[in-house]
Amino acid sequence: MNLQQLRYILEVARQKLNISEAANALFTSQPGVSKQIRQLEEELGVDIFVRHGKRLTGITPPGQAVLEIAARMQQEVNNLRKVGAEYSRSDEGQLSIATTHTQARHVLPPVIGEFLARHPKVKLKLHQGNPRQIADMLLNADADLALVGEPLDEYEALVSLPCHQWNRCIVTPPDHPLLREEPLTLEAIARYPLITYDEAFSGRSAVDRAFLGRGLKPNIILTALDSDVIKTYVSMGLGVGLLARIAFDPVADRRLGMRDVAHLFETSTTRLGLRRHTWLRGYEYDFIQALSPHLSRKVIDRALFSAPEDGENYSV
Amino acid sequence: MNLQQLRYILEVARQKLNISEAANALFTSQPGVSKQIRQLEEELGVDIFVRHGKRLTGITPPGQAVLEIAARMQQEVNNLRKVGAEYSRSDEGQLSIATTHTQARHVLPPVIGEFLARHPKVKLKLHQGNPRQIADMLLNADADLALVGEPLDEYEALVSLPCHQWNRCIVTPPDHPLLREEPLTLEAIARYPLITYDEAFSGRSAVDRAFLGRGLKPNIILTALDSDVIKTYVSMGLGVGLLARIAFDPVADRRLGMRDVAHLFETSTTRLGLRRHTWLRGYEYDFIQALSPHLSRKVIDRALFSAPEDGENYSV
DNA sequence: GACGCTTACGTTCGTCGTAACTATT
DNA sequence: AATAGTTACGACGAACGTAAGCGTC
Repeated sequence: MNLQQLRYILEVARQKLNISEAANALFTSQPGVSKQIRQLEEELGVDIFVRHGKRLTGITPPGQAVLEIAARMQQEVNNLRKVGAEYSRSDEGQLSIATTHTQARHVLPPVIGEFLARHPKVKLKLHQGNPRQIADMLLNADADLALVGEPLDEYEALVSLPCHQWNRCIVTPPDHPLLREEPLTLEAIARYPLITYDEAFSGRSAVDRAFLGRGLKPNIILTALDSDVIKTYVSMGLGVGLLARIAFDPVADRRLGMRDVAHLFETSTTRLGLRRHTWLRGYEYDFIQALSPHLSRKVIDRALFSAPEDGENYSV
Repeated sequence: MNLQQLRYILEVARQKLNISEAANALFTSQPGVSKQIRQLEEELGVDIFVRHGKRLTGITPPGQAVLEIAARMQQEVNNLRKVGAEYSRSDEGQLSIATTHTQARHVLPPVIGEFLARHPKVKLKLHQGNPRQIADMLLNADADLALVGEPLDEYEALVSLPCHQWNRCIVTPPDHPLLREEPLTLEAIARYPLITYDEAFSGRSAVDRAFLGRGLKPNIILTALDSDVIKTYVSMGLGVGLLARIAFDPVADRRLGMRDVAHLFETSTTRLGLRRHTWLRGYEYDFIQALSPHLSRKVIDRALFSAPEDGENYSV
């Protein structure tokens, strides 16, 4: 048994059971991968993959267990490398963040500014995507941490911690009647065509719940992943924008009207997402604390090494 | 990096930083171990061991972190092998139990009898020792599970689950005055020379606490690890034995007097000990449940994969 | 017939053990 | 002087890549 073999089976599983693709992704030959996998299966005494003739068509029950363990071991290999890097070149490294547009555009800038000043040798990478893509990036270790709008409970290998709370505002063209409406109610807003975030997005479900709770059916004419896109269409007069309060900038958006509507919607929580059992670099703890001061090293470690809340456990 | 290197550094750490001893234990040459360790250190970019000239004299801070991760990985390697064995030869295997004399002699026999009938191909190994030795056997994977009288909280890598509760009796030579003493009190018992378990033992602290609580200073003339030894000395007339109620067998010990003293001492709890993050064989779950029916697979898994209660975490 | 896994084989690289060397106690 | 770790080197074995073979789709 060796680490290579574990990398191979994980990559094959990730590449939908295609050994050739896996060999490709691993920059090695296909027969090599094939052989190593058979050797591992032989050593363990069980088949990991189901074979129909010469094709892989599935994962056996023991294979499932083996893959889970192998994934944890791969994680630990990463941790070892991180330990090495942390102690030999503690100020250098890379930090890969997966997040949504709103966070990247309106929340992260000051955090990143401060971070880069303190850690000039760390290379930052920002990945954008929808919540689903963000979770995948974390799982595949394409991202070290994520900033999302919802708990990541569905993914057993991930953990999420509350970061900050936020609420919404409406943006309108200048001199829009809603700007003078008193009191401002959901009913009033629902009278106008709305432009807001895509359904895939976190905060969106709170919006739907609020309207539904009053028996209202808002006319959402356009959804987007991106606050800037929403504002653009609002300024074209297509409707009223409903977006994160933080996404409105009084200076840049001085040609739009804005009203806070925090009293109409439940607050939403931005969460920090991490892979469980990850060994974090010193600057990663730093970044997280810059993001949200209550997330101390202790709090983070506790979350990383706690048990999953419920549901399936690691074992089979 | 490979698994061999991780085995090597772990063995060196275990052998008190003596590479030659480690090579011996690993059935390989000393230069080979030396070289592999240097290669690993080179790859990670940090020293794992502190060297004074050519001797290893300590573990560096990154080395500490590396060793912890390596230990977890070695655990996972075991888990992989177990998965293989479970699915390829689910009825065969080995079960190594570390426990104290009392458990081995009086609690385990019926459990083991039932177990062997259900799993005739499993080889059982019983290891005896004091609690300290038992914990070490678990940690070194010399034992798969342990039965001890106290929580294993001090060992971060271990977890313990309550198994059963027990209390004590006194045994005396026939016609001893204590057999007729009413009511039977601690004061009465303390008037006689006592023979009981060694201090290293679990239940022993409850005994000391009980006497101390009444301001009594019992005259403990002899301690032993073994109920049979205690009974032998009692039958020689050397004193009164204080031992686990379950260790008295009315038939075999018919030439001794016995009185239950559960009302005088707090109950003690026998606990099942396991290494965290261990993948258990099907028959291991079976054995544990035969030992204590409430320890279902679910309960066990929850304990195995929960976070340590407090104190240091895995990270550095 | 195209795609995909396995077998076969020669080359290359890594690992192992012995022996010689060097440093510490 | 004895013990312990490193360096050097030749032998063995494992892994890799190419090429050919065989099963599915």
